Amino acid sequence: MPLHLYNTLSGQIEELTPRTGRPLGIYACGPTVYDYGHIGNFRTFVHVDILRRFLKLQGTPLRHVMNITDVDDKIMTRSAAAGQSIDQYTAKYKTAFLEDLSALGIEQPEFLARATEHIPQMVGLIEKLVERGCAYRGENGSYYFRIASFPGYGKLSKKDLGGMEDGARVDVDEYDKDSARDFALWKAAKPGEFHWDTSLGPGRPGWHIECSAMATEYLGEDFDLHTGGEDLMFPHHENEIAQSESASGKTFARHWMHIRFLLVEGKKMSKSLGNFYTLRDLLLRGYKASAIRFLLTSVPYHNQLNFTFDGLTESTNAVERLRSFAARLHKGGFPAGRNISLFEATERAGRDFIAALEDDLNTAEARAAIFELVRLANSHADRHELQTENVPPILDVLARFDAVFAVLENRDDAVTRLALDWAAKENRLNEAAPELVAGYALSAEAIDRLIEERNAARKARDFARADAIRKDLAEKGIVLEDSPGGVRWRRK
RNA sequence: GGCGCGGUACCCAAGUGGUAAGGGAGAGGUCUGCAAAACCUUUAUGCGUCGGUUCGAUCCCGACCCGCGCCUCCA
Repeated sequence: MPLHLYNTLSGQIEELTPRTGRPLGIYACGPTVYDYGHIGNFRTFVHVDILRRFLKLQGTPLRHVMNITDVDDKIMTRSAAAGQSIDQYTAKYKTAFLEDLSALGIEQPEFLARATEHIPQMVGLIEKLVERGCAYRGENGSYYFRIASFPGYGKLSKKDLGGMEDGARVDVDEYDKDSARDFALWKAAKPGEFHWDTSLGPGRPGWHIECSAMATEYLGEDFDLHTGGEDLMFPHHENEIAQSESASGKTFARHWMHIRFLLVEGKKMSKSLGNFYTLRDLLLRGYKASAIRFLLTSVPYHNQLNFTFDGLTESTNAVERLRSFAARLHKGGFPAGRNISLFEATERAGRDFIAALEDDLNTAEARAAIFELVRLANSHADRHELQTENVPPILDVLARFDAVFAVLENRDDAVTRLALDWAAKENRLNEAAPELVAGYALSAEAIDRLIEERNAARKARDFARADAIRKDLAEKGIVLEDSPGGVRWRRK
């Protein structure tokens, strides 16, 4: 069964399949690089990644494009204030964004499209709209899209145009629009302002036009799926549809997927509420990248997720449990043969996992299928009923799980170390948890030396000394685990 | 005001017209110099309230209460 996804446009769950003979075309609304990405941004990108990875697991060829908006009003204001060109200003955040994607195990799409590298395509599209009478030039030199020319306006967000005219606000800068609802395609430059010189006159693109132009550039005038946060539904995506369909006469994206916002401690994340966190904030507090990723997938994309620090701790433990299970399987030592009931349960778990994701990417149910298998296999192993031939199929299910969820491989220490390096470079180490800084200041060799010292103390039955060493390391976030095979350490 | 979503155990959370997945936490246990880790077992006669439909509702319908999101830059 192929993937079935809720389609905002139709209000129904529909099968998502590419047009015959072509890879599935996905346009994903990406970040505006004016600052570091926050966890709300990454909830969206992680779920698009889940979609992407699941499609790949199913063998669907993909052509996935994500835009990077590297010119907009906020960027202009901030770069000017910093005395930098917009390129200089955005370069840092573009890089940071890509690092953050990698930290969270988010795969890069086939194409990353930067707005500033597609100005000609945008100008071309605007000219086409002018020719078709859907756009006009205002007195100040800006170009606007005439909403009245597009009867389908509102079909995505289910808005009634008539009712919206009332009380619509008119931007003082945009007094020359024919209708208050018309939106800017091209913003004429004010004297001294950064601009491109084009056939439309000096200026910069409006926000919506970049997505229409770049989606068309990479995916054609009609394509399969367009994704984004729920807030983008209106006006951004509605405007994209109006522009694109007016220019091409074709249906723009057939399928629209909107990821719901996450809440933080029950409220919408905002700087004024003090519940605003970037990924880097969380890493510096000592939370692991894998736990953050896992928490972001704990609730299906179509439901609100309430992000809490308790939840982060829970996710840390849940990921640990999965990793311990995988390690137990790899360690082996099972009796020969095959346990039939466990074998069947394994197959069932694999099927349930896939079926859950096929059903509108129900990540919660998919995870439940895996945890059920973990519990069952562990209890079989405890009774010596997990046998050698049970191992490969279970590992296979885990591999499929991880092809989508990507949390089993432990890259957490490396990611945290990068975050600390970044903080040091940015002079922000004071924002990091002190024990984290202390712990990472210890080299692996130094830790090993302390462990040897403790082992010697234990052998001499000097448990006071041994416990003191463990306690000291624990205060630096380093946990020692004694086991028959020796002492292992890990960062908490 | 318009549009929409949700209220399920201590916390998070999935789900179904036929009697409640999963995770975390707590408790008990195995193990252990101590500890940690790991693993096992266990925890909702009930799914916001009140009506209705039904042989039967947490799931369908209606009303109400509560929380939240979008409608403006926002993922």
